[in-house]
Amino acid sequence: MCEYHEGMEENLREILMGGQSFSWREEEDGLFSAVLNEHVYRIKSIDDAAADPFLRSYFDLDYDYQKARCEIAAKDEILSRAVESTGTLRLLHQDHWIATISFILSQNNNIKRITGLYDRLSRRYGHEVEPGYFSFPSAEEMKGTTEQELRDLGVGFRAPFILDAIEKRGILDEIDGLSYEESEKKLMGIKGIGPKVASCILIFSYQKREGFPMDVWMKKVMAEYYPDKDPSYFHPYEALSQQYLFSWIRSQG
DNA sequence: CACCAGGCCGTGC
DNA sequence: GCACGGCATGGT
Repeated sequence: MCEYHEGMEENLREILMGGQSFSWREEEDGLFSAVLNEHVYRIKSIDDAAADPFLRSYFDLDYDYQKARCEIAAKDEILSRAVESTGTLRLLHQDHWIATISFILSQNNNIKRITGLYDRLSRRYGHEVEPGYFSFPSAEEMKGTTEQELRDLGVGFRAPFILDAIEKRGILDEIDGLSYEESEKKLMGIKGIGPKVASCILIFSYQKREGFPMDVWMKKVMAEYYPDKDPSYFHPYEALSQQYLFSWIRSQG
């Protein structure tokens, strides 16, 4: 019923730079690099991840994204267009703490500036894994910072949110096994985490695929193309459908 | 000068 | 429960 599209490769740039992670940089030689797990990883395609246990998990290689892509495209005309407009997308399996701070930074912000703030936090509080490559700081490494110090780095009104996340870091270890609603409620106990930020953390770090981040772009998509629908319409591919629609609408300008 | 960006918080009703 | 303004910063 759903024919596989041979040769439809991953859109690595969209997966890594499209707003679900802020850890990756595109180097001049075309490689993508990131400091994760105390290593500098450099890859040019998803295939490079297959042999490495950490990257296997990070790129969710044991999930059938071709099948999902196919079934999403078959759902309706808009999704078909969204899926056909890009290569195959994936949902990353990121570190809980990194995802939490990343998406706290993301509120009322743009991807370029979020990436810049991520870098500044890494250089200020992280440690140098290779010359010029800094890890994103752990909560422990950030402990002792102040609101003023964070504001001086440019995080603005998000400074107290980051302080609260440092304080409540333990919450992130209590999420696994909970329902989506329970997980969301726990995360929203941290200041600066509302429904949208929580959904991003739950999808991109806890593999809760029923999340459906409603940012300003997706509100436009829903209002224009799905006025009488809600996220459950996309079940069981809520998160991945959202990712395709988000990528598509953003590429439209 | 406006207005916007992968929103959330506090207040008021 | 919902509507509204404020919020740091940098880009267009």
